[in-house]
Amino acid sequence: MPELPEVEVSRLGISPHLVGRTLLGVTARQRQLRWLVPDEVLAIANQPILAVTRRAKYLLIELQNGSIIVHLGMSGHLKVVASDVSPGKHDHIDWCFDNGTVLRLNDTRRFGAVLWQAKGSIHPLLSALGPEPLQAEFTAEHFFQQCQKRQAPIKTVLMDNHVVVGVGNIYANEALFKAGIAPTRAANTLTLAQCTVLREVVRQILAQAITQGGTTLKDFSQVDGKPGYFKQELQVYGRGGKPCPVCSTNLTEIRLGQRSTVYCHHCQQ
DNA sequence: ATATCCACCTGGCGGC
DNA sequence: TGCCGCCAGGTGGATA
Repeated sequence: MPELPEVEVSRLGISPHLVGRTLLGVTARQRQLRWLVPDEVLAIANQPILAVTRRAKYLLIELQNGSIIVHLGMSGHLKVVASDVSPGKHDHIDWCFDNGTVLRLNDTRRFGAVLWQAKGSIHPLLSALGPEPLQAEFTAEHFFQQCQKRQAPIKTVLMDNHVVVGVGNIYANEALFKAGIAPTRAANTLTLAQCTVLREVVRQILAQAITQGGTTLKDFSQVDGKPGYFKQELQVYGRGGKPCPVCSTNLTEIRLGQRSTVYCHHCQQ
């Protein structure tokens, strides 16, 4: 499902509807997501929304005494609807606001999560995350040092949240193609120059995907229901066996860490 | 610590 | 049309 761009697009979409509003209460039709939605979230009543922020692929709806953590998993998405709109299949959680609108979480596969982080504490899931790819803290030097320690394939390392957060399967494939680096390369064989290029490409692709509303494959949509438009920019993801857009060699598709991996064995070394 | 594999869950698709 | 196996944007946890 959503990678960092799709989560950021969701954040940008819901934030104007939430910030400054008062959250009246929460309804859970299905409490069992990846984890059980905790009592603290269900007990929220009459709390102003201070901000909607993001860390990695986690959305944080900030209240005075803590934050609601929302993760979209593979198939989750958020929409804002009028409170008289009846919930559909897989519409699991509603947050009801004082202006008659509802923030509604739909998650077919229920790999997503809704959790609670008390003010002043950091949820364990957020405590060991690596740097944000679009922030300055994600430096080429840090990335290179992490790669030096690892002999796993570079694609696996790029998708490791301890190294850098937010890079999922689509954008890992795309970034490695644009950087001209084979996904199978042991991470510790990359030069500093290659890590520098890869870092820059990751940042460009994620930023571009955000401006285009993310990538819609099947169930992702923006909060207004429109699809993301980055799909048309994809060079290799989902194109195994088809010609490389640069050299026309048929793209190779393999599995790395149980994830579909597509690359051009001619352009990527 | 690192690397690998499995698990969670639903639905869509291709093949027979 | 039906059934079956495989695939899907994530990631924590068990294992060696």
